[in-house]
Amino acid sequence: MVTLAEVAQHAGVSASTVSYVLSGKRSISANTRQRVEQSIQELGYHPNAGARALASSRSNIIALMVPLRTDMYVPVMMEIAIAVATTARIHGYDVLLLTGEEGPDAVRRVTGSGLADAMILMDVELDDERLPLLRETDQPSVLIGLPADTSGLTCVDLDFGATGALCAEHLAMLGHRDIAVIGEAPAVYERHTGFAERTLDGLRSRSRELGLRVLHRPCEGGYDAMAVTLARILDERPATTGFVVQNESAVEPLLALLRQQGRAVPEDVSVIAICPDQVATQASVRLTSVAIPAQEMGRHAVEQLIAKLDGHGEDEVVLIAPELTVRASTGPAPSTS
Amino acid sequence: MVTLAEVAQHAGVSASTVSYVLSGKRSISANTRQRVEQSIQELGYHPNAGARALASSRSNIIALMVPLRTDMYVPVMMEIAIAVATTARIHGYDVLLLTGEEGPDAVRRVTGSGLADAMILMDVELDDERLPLLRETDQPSVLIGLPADTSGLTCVDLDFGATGALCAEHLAMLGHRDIAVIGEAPAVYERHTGFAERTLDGLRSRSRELGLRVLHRPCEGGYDAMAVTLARILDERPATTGFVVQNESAVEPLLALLRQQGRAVPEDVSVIAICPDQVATQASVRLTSVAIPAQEMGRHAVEQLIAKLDGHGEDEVVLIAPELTVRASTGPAPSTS
DNA sequence: ATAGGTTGTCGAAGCGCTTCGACAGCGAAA
DNA sequence: TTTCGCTGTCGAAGCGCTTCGACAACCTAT
Repeated sequence: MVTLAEVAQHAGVSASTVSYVLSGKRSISANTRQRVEQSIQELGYHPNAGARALASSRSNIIALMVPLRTDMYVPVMMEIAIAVATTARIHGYDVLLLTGEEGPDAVRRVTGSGLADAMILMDVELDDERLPLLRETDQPSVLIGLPADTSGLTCVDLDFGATGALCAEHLAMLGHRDIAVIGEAPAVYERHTGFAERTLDGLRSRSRELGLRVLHRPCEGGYDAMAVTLARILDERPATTGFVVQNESAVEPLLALLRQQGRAVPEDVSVIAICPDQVATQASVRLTSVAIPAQEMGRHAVEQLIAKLDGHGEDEVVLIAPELTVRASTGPAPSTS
Repeated sequence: MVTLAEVAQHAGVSASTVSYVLSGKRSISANTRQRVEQSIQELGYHPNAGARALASSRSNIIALMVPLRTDMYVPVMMEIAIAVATTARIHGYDVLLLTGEEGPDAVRRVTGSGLADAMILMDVELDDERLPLLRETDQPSVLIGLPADTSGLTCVDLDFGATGALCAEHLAMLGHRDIAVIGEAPAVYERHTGFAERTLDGLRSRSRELGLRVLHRPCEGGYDAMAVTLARILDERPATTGFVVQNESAVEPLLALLRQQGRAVPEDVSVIAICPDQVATQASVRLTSVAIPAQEMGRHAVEQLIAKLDGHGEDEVVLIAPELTVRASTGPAPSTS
């Protein structure tokens, strides 16, 4: 393995000079710089990460804690993770992948050992066990998701409240009066991740203003669960003409069931999905949807973190504004006459 | 930050003794060990990762290179990644997440800098650019996937050849004579990842032995693409009664289309999917499927790697035997009489 | 010509750990 | 009793890098 010292010798300068060429923290004559860079090339030198971390107490690594369970939005998680990794590399950081499994211990371990300079947490619960630790430590962190108390924390998330409101507005505008929300699996609510509730709150309060009647039903993914849920909804509110679906794996079953029952989309009923664009465009009906901006969330989180690591950067809650894209699954409410 | 030296002082022993307690590389009296462990507890000591890496030239990190693109099997990739992270932690390793984006440079960077002790590559192409580098370096690595030339490499993958054969056998046994394979998107074939071809080869050669007629059509995911593909298939081979689907995002569209055309599953046509169990059980028909054992692949890869890091462990190709689970989407071929 | 400020380079210290060789203390074998 | 071999502990060296202070060499303003 090639070391700094060898590069220095090869270039006929001191080790510290090579270090300064690499870091740019002191000015170096063009001549020297060039000689050093050439030696680096020729010898194929790569700085040793451990030595660097030890000497500078900076690892240039960002830890990313992803949820262990895969009962929900896996593609979104993956997309966020990849966006985080890509953005981090642009800024010269690598990404350490932690699973939620270890819980708070992972936070202790990483901050304690200097393995990473900062961390990003996904799948944050309203009253997450890891938050007190993050508030104590002086290691920067960013949450993807919104806990109950955000004081002293930096968070990035889609504005789910506005998302719910947006869905209500769109359906109201089209003349729908009775709408149903197909929510996440009950387990998601029990886990208190918050985003499902926020969507619902936003949707309900806007619906109240607009005079919509709302029925909310959680729903496991899959065909069978969706069949039961749909039957219940139509039983209780036969006049329902608008659906908002927040559970990705309930979308296709819902469309199939509606088709089967002879309810045309969008002529008889309208459907809005809250899901990644890819899902919306690949469904059997091109879905009007509010996108979950996974890439943007990942990129944002990293950029906030880098800002903090560089000294500027405040604690702040960034809520990304939702965007509703109209496709082929929503239309005017059927006339009741 | 608490250091080894502070722990040593607190426990009234030398630094090296603390180190030996931690590593267990020399015998320590029960008494001393206990005092040291208590000091570690009380002070909340965590060894500094950088210092450790520098002194021991072991980072205790495994690099995992995931594909950047998300046009294919994202949930599988995620599941593998999580299995890798979980298994690695069990063995005391952390996982560094690299995207395929950097390509061979990432391999150079990681091996050169000692950032990681070993690496796992996913989404390996038949003639992957990264392979020569892996063969040169003495850093252990494991591939998930199978390149054309596996000499000097360790690989883990599902036995896709056997998977194809298994599908053919199951359909033949049920009396089907004309079968169609709905393959991955054309881009997947162009990329030469191999697994799709291997499936097809296995299926074709077994079909020949069993007297099945096979039609193969690649297919982008989604409803529209599937509609076109299905129409072409039924046009060319109206007698087709068996389908093997290897593209996850074509599964649900296919079922919807068949339903729409009045072809009952499994009475009129049988469908086998090659996909994770979760997809198979959540589809609108519970699908007979060959599972993609993502977790097992991830776990296996890590264990191979650890064995290599520990000195035992050979270069070896591990092909996981496929398992076909019969569910509700396959049945006897309709009688032709 | 001299004082003061820049610019470019170097040497040395030190980051926190692992590991090697040394060695004190002790019981077992001679 | 002496010798040998353990066992348990310590001190010191060193891993490869960053960074601080020092200091020539030069330029500019006096």
